[in-house]
Amino acid sequence: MVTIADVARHAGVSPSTVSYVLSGKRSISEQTRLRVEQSIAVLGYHPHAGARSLASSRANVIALVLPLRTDMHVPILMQFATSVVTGAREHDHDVLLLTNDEGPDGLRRVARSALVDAVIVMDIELNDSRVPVLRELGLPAVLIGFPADPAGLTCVDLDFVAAAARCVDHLADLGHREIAFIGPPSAVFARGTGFAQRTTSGFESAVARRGLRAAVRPCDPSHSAVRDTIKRLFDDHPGLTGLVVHNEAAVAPLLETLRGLGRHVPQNVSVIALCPEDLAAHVSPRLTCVPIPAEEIGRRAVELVMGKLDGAEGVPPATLVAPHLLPGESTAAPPA
Amino acid sequence: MVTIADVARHAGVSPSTVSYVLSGKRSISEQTRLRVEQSIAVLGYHPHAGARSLASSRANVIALVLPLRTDMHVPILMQFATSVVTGAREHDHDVLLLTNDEGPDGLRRVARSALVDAVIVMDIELNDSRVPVLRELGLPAVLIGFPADPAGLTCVDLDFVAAAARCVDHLADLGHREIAFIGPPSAVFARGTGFAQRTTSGFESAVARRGLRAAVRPCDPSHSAVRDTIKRLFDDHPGLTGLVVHNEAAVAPLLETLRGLGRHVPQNVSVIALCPEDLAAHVSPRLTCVPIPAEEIGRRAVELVMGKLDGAEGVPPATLVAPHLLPGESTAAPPA
DNA sequence: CAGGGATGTCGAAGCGCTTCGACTATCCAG
DNA sequence: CTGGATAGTCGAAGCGCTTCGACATCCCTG
Repeated sequence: MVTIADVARHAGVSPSTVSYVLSGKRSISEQTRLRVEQSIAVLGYHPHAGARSLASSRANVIALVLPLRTDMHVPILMQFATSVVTGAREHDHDVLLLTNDEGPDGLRRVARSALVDAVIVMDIELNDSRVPVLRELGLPAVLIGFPADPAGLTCVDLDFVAAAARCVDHLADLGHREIAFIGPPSAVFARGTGFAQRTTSGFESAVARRGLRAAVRPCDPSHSAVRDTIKRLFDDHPGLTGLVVHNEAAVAPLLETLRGLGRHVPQNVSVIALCPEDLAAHVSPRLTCVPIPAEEIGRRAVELVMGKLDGAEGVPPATLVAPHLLPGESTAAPPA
Repeated sequence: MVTIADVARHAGVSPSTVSYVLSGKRSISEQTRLRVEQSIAVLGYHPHAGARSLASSRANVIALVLPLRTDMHVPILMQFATSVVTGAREHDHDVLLLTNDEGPDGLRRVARSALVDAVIVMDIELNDSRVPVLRELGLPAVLIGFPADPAGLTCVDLDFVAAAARCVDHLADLGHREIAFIGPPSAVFARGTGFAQRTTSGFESAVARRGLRAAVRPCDPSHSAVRDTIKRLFDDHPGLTGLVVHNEAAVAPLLETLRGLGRHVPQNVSVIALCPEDLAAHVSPRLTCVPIPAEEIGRRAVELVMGKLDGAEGVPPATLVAPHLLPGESTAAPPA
């Protein structure tokens, strides 16, 4: 193994000088710096991560806690992971992958053993058992999602309120006057995944603002449940011309049901979904949607975490990523 | 931070004794061991990962290199990642997530800096640029997939030859006499992803063994390409009653094409796919398939890597995971 | 031309752990 | 009763790095 002493010898300087060249924490003459850098290149030197971590109490590693066993849409998870790894590397950090299997203990372990400097936790629930642990550990953390009490924590997520409003506005702008919201199964509300409430309230206030008539329905993703929900919806609201769907699993059954009922999309009814982009793209007709900007959220999470590690004071406790509408072929003006 | 010295003081022993309790590398009296273990629990001690790595030159971390930017089926990747993390934790190791963005340099970096003790590399191509680096580094490695020259390396993968044969046998057992193989686009062959060749040869030798008439066609995944391929196939082979598909992207277009041609599955033609289980489950009719056993491959990869880390001599250079057939609704006896 | 602030470099102390050799006590065979 | 294993514990030496204080230079100011 090539050590800093080898580099120092090769360059004719002391080890501390090499260290300062590497860290830039003290001024080094141009001449010396070049010589050291050349020796580093020639010898192929890489600082020993453990030694560095021990001496500096900075491991340059962050943990990413993924919910690997949930019903969450997998490609989205992967996008998060990718953007976090990429972002971390840009800040000269690596990423340790943790699953939820270990639960809070896993967090304790990696924190206490100084394996990681900070942690990014995904799939936060309203009453998440990991949140108290994060508070207890005092480990710099960024949550993707919002717990019930985010006090003292740093959270980032899509602005679901604005996202739902964006859907409503899109339909309203096209001329729709009566629309409905097809939400997640009521079980999801109960479980306490915060975004369910947030989209609903975003939908409702936007609807009020635009003066639309509207209905809100939670919906199980099973084919029959979707069929029932839709049928009843049109029975109750014959004038309905637009649907906002926030329920990944229900998208396909929903479209099939509409087809079965002879309601053409978008000629008779417009459909806009709050769902992953790839899902919207893989159905027919291609859905107009407000995608989950996984890549941006991941990047922001890394930036926030790096801000905290640098001791920056200005790290905002809550970051809401603005939604963007991705036009598809499933929305149009309502039938005259 | 709680250090080993704190534990030693609390238990009334020397730090080295605590270390030996932890590692079990020297015999310790029952009495002392219990006292130390209790102190560890009381103080909530976790050894400093960096210090341990420095002193023992074992980081207890393995790297997992994922191809985060390919056309690979994402849920499969996630299954790999999950099983690798879970498996590694069972051996008291953590997993560092690396993407292919950094390429061979990333491997060099984590190896030279002793950030990881070993590496699991996914999505190996026949002529993979990372393979020479692995040889050069002498880092214990397990490849998922086989390069052109696997000499001196440890590889694990699904036994694609046997998998293709399994498909042929299934159709032959049902009574089919004339079948075809719809393979990956010819570009994939050219790119040099080893499994393409292996399934083809597995298909061909099984067909010969069973005395079937057969055709082999590579196929681009576009709708039109699939349509053309299928049409020509049935023109050339009017007696065709079974299809073996090894092309994830072509599955949906293929089924749609058959529907369009009025060939019912499985009444007129049987279809069996070599594809991820979830893909087979999400089309209609549900496909009979030989799934990629991602979970098992990941687990085996971890076991192999741990074997190498323990210096075991008996680590087999090539591990072929046996295929299993998952019955669906897309295969039946051929029409009389 | 003395005094003082930059500027650039070095030496040494330690970060928390593992591990080797040394030491004591105990036990059994000769 | 002695000599030699064996079991159980300790002390100390590092592992490779960062960082603090010290020390030269050099240049500028009064």
